[in-house]
Amino acid sequence: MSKERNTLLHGTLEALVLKTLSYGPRHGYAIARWLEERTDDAIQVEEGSLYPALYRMEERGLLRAEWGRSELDRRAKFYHLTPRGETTLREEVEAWARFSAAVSAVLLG
Amino acid sequence: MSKERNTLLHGTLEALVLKTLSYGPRHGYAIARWLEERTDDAIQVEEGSLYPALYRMEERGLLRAEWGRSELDRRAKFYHLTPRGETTLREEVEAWARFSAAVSAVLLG
DNA sequence: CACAAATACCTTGACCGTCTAGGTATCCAG
DNA sequence: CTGGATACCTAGACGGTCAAGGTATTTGTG
Repeated sequence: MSKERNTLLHGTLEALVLKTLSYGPRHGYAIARWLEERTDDAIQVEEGSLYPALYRMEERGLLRAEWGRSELDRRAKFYHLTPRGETTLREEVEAWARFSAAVSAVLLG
Repeated sequence: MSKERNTLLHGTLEALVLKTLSYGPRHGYAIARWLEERTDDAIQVEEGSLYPALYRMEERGLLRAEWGRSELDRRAKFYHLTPRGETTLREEVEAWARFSAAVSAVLLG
């Protein structure tokens, strides 16, 4: 039961959210659940990290939000990518690819 | 010439330093140069990040330091791994492997 | 000789993203 | 009626990285 500080997440959460939304609009809670499920809980998305991240991205024009109704018919805020968000996603995927390849080359080499 | 904020480095610098030292003792400046060369500058190691990181790790008992002479015969502080440092290296490599696989699965999937 | 650049170390404070730990409200199951 | 899941929000702490300064020595250049 190690502490497993999640300092690694730093900087990647934004790209992960953008990628999640590239499949279509989703509300915040669903984004978190989807990422956790998709990664078998290797990535844990804390709400205290997620919501502020969503606001930052909306403010930067990467996302737009609309209130709606969830699958369970609860009020929920749906986010979707803007064109700028799509561009940023591409850039960040590229940056991740470079960076992770470099780190892996060192650590796993 | 994008700004390329290095927020991704967060949390990996420690593992990168540990790995570098697993090949044998090195002084701080040499660790930075080695990592940059090894990764074709994909990873840039700022001294303002490196030296504090070295102190933190020494304090946690992952490294031990000794003053000596560099290849160019200048005074330099050589760091080497402690047994605890070796253990931590293994754990952090494992954590990186898990995490990066999860992120890559999402971003590159 | 003067000066820049490289080597090698160190430090301060700002910055900023994540986390902890709270909170609200609704709905369903037991 | 109680607990847990859904769904949102926030304040403040935390902590690692970075920018920008600094010292001292050596080597190379004009």
